[in-house]
Amino acid sequence: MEDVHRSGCPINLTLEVLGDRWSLIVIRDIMFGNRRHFREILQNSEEKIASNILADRLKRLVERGLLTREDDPSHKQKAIYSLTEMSIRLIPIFAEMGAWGNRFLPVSEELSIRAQLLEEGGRPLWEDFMQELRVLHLHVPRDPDKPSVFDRLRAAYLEVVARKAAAE
Amino acid sequence: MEDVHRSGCPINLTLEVLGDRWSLIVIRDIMFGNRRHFREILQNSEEKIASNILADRLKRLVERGLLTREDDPSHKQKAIYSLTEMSIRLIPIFAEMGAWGNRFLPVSEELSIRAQLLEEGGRPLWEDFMQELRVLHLHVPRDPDKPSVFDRLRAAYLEVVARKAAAE
DNA sequence: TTCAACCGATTGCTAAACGCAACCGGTTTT
DNA sequence: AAAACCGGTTGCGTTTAGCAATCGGTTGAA
Repeated sequence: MEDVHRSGCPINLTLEVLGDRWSLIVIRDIMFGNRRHFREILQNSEEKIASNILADRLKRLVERGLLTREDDPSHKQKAIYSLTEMSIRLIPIFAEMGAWGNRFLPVSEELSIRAQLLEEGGRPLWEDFMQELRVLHLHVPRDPDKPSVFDRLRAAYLEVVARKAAAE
Repeated sequence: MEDVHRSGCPINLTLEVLGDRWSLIVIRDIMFGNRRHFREILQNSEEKIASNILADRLKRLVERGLLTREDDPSHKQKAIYSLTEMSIRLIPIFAEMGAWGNRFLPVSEELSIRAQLLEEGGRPLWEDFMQELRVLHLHVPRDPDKPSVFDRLRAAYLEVVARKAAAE
């Protein structure tokens, strides 16, 4: 834990927490991929994160309040990682970063569809998604009338993958 | 220049460009501090960036299309760094990162006022500011009827500084 | 009961990036 | 002629990234 900061600027402080090449990747996979276990994050990693890096980031993110770690009651060795309110509120940053990357960088079609939906849905969709993440990660009761944003994003992704597979 | 990417995910690609502790700091100072010369960025740096790091980041950001570098006609040794459309469109990301840092991290009052204004102004203010940055950096003609967002942010900052100084 | 698969990491190692301080040759100002 | 300023560069020690192999304990199936 570092107690000294380079400056009190919000941008700088945010970079001191998230300014590296892996922290947001880990949170993204927990958030959008609903991966909750170490091995689950490790093996499904699109970017092939190394296990020591993953272990280090999970530890740091827990220390800094962006994740929590609990024992899985169904398996003595399993740990469950969950988002916190702090990390759930990264959704607008993810949405804007996704939109920016989508516009300016060589994204692949199947991985850009989620960013596109998040951008088009705008803040109302982000709020729905954040509320849904609170249900999944913070033990908040679910509103049964709300359709699942998580499922919508996932369905859109699978649709693109299936279409591309069919086209080959 | 790296031609191989870890994945085609927009978040990942954005992190490959901006995922370090200095790139966004440099852009922030050019953008919000209107610093256009090497020494100007270096000496006014709130976070005390080292000259070799600054040189490296400026070079990388120019290579990747986030900045341009021109000779200053008034001084044979001076270089002018300018934002591009690509970096101007980082404004929403800065705004969301600032808002998030403001909410969750130990920001200082005088450095947080800009983030607060950007958050409260929302997308219409961001659009105004982006248009203003195009005038300053991309040689786009100025609309004389628009009040300057840049000046508004700066005035708000100076007001807080002055109030804090008077209170001591 | 045995055994393979799985669990969250850890270790040992090399390479790359960070960060500090001193310095460079040229230009402009005084 | 001297001092200040210009955009960097160099040397060097420290920290972080990244890869591959491995660990001891747990679990589920045969």
